[in-house]
Amino acid sequence: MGRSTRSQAQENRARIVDAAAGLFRRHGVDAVSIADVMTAAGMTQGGFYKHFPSKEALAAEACATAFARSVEAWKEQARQSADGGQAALRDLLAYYFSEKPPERTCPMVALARDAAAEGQDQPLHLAYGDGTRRLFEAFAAVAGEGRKAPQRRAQIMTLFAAMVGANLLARAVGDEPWIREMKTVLLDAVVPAVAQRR
Amino acid sequence: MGRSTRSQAQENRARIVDAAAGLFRRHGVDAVSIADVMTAAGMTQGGFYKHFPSKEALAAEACATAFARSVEAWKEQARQSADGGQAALRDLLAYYFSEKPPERTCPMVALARDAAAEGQDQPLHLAYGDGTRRLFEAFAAVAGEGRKAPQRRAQIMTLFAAMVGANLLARAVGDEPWIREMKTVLLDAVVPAVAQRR
DNA sequence: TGTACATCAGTGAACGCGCGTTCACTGATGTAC
DNA sequence: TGTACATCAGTGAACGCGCGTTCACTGATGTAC
Repeated sequence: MGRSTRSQAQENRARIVDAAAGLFRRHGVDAVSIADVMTAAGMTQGGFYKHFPSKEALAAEACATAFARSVEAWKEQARQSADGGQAALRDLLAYYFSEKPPERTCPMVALARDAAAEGQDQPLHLAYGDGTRRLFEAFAAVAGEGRKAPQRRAQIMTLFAAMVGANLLARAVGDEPWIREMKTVLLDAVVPAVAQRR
Repeated sequence: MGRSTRSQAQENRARIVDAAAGLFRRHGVDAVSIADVMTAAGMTQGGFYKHFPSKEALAAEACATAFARSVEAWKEQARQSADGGQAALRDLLAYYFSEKPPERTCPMVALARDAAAEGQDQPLHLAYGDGTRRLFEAFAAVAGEGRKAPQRRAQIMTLFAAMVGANLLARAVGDEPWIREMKTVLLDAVVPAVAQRR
């Protein structure tokens, strides 16, 4: 196997990022090796450094990709819930809590430690911060933030934080009754309460 | 240096667990080596296996200790807010969000990935689940759950989840304005709203 | 268009390092008499 | 109580492994003429 076409190389590079975005979301950055990523991308580990200067650089890019996909998925989800009101928010929350393949775990939860471990100005940290803000904005858009009720934004923020927290606990604690109850509570009690005030 | 007294050995063992509980909370289990722990405990790494069969076993015990300390700190905090009502809950939340030395970071956030990485029946996973439930119960007790208002429990659960989620985001994103706003919202808007319905 | 050569994407092995764990050893502690 | 011996907590070096990274090499691709 010799040199690849430029466009093929570009495609291979994209496949590396894709594989990394999935694996990092599933297991965290530390638990995935370069060899794992390259194998998943259908290549051998030696070629990695033709595309990226370091694992750190890949992590930052893969993080950005993972968030971009989540944002897209959320927007697509919102598009399918036609009305854009209470039902759309509830659907989005249900989608967020739904069992998904581990490669599509919420990146806010999956990559939090890796982002926290790095310095404030490191690429991965920045990509995480950026992605998180974008997810929040997508969430607020579905919740219909624009209407400038004064406590509206507060309720949206609370629900967003609760959603993330419940997901973190669900992943770490497992399938305990009180965790299931927590998700149900967020779905059945809080969403209507927030939506009522529109 | 020869053999130690039995009581001294017991004390050394406790010092290992203490050091580990702090370091694991600060950096996560994976990022801390046995040598790090033993040095922090004032010994050399070789002696570790006289006390624990593996790093995993230490992680489980240190996790339990970290949670036990958090529970104690919460209860102490609640004791100091005399009235036990709205103010106590607000104080607890403020304490939770307060800047603390990294060794006292919330274990729910700090150890979530390590707990999630292990199988459902592994000791660390169980210790995490147990500790989390205890923290929730302490929280609910301060919030005055007992009064059996039907939506009361739902609101407590939401606030608990939001508190954890906001802390996770704060640690991973850093000091962005909208994250600060999120904490403020939880403190200034939600706590009174929950407490009003008592 | 065809040809000769430089480039460089990908390979597979190797390097260096840090980690979890093991081990031979030390000498004070615990114990049997 | 004193003595002889076994125990074992702690030491410090070593082992084995996996990881991030480097490197010599290959041969198809890109390019200059």
